[in-house]
This record gives sequence, structure tokens and C-alpha cells, in this order.
Amino acid sequence: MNLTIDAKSPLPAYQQVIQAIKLEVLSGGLCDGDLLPSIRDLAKLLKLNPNTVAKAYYALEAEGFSENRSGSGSRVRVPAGRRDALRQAMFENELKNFLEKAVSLGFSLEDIQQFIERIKNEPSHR
Amino acid sequence: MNLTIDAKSPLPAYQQVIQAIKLEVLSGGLCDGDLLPSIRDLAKLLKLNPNTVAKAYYALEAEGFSENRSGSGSRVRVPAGRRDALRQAMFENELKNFLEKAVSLGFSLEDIQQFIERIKNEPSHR
DNA sequence: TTTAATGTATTATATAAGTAATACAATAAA
DNA sequence: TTTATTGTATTACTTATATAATACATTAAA
Repeated sequence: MNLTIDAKSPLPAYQQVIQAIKLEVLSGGLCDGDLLPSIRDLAKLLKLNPNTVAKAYYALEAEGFSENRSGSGSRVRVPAGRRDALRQAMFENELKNFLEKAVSLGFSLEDIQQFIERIKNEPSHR
Repeated sequence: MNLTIDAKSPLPAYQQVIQAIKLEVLSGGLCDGDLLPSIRDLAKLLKLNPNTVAKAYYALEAEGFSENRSGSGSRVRVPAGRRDALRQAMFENELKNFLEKAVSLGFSLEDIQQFIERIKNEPSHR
């Protein structure tokens, strides 16, 4: 799992854990039924207290993303159909937020298209 | 000033105030030398405690965005040249963040271009 | 059955964030 | 000079965030 915590971020650590796992599930890196890393393992990996990770896991379960079971771990509970819908919704929401900010900064949709076109032509994308 | 606080946001209120004022300055809604609303007025408008707004103003001054003066208020201190550079930097940073998330969600640059093209053709944009 | 790993729960402590009520000093205008 | 408004500062309190050290019950495997 590609997951790091930015201590300088204004987002609380447990919120960062929630977002990162959601992203991992929606991108297909974690599938329905997959086992999440144990609370203790992830805490050690991220250098967080186990309680902080547990808080994130509890929130994920409350949102219906996973199911926690003492002794056997936490498993993703997002069927492929629901995942695809959530993936699409999150993308459109991120796009909407970005466009709002970009437009209020004075950039037009055409400006943005030009930037993306430029990125496509960068060596790093060939 | 177009400014609202989302109480449900994981971002602390004073951070939201900072971001909103920065955006207002970078978009040109507030110019170098312009007077910010008084701490008390803005607190009343946003239904926040004056101390919370004062904290945001203090941070903005520390970042060199504004200058606070007892008795006469807080004034924007961002010359046009610096503003334009910051505006460009913020846009590119927001674009980078969005593209990162979108790509990790499995969307290609072409997908994004298609979405933007679709938005351009929406009635709300004609 | 034993053992180890799991999520869960509890208690304590520390710091950050936010609210609240005041008071103070500087400024600008009447 | 007086008055009102400004940013600033202080104190107190509450809640959220995070760490720390344990303990407990459940599960799965040895």
C-alpha cells in the first residue's frame, strides 16, 4: 500500500488514513474481501499510535467501507459495482472542486485544456 | 467577499479563513493595499469567534500576505507581480494535486480532457 | 489446548483548536 | 479632546487530536 502521512498537513492523521484507504479501494488496489493491514502493523509503518489507526478503521467501518472482526482483521466491503459508482462520484467531485478553484483564480476551461495538453507532450509522459 | 465556513470540513475554521482570503487576493478580488474586513465584522459574518479570525489574520501577516495595524485595520500586502507569480504557482499546484488523484483513480489525461470538453458544451456554460 | 495475532476498550496525559468574555493600546474621525 | 473602531493580549473553559500503556475477547493456526 502506497501510504504516507504528512505531519505538516492541516488534515488530522486519522483523516489522512481514511482518505488514503478509500483511494486505495476506489482505485482497485484493494478489492472487496481483501484484508487491510492490521491496526498495529499500519501504525508501525506510518509511525502513528495504534489508537489513531483504530480510529480511522472504525470510521471506515461506520461508512460501510470495511468490516472489522476481532481476531481475524479488517476486510474491505465494497462490491465492484458500488466501487465503480463511488470512483466516478469521487472523480467528478474532485474535478468540480478543482475547476471551481481554477476558475476563481481566473483560469478558463481552455487554459486548463492547454495545460493538460502541454503535460501530455512532456517527456515524462512519453 | 464570497466566504463561507464549512463546519463539517475536516479543515479547521481558521485554516479555511486563511485559504479563502488567499484565494481572494490571488484572484484579484482583493488588491495590494485593500482593507480586509475587520476581525469583529468577519467573525460576525462567518459566525466564528473573533479569536478564531484573529488567528487567521495573524497567520496571513506572518506569511507576508497582509499587514495588521491596531486602530486602522488589516491591509493586503501583495504587489501585483508577486500576486501573479503566486496565482500561477497555486494553479499549477492545484492542477498537479488533482491530476495525481485522478490518475490514481484510473482516469487518463484524455478522460479528463473529455470531461472538460463535455462541461464546455453544457447549457450552463453557454 | 495453547499460542499468537486480531480488533476493541479503558485510562491517562499532552497539545491543538475553538469559544467566550474582557481588557488594553493604537488609530482615525468627530 | 473625545469617541468609536481597530488589532492585540489575557484568562478560562471545552472539545478534538494524538500518544501511551494496558487489558480484554475473539479468531485462527500450531
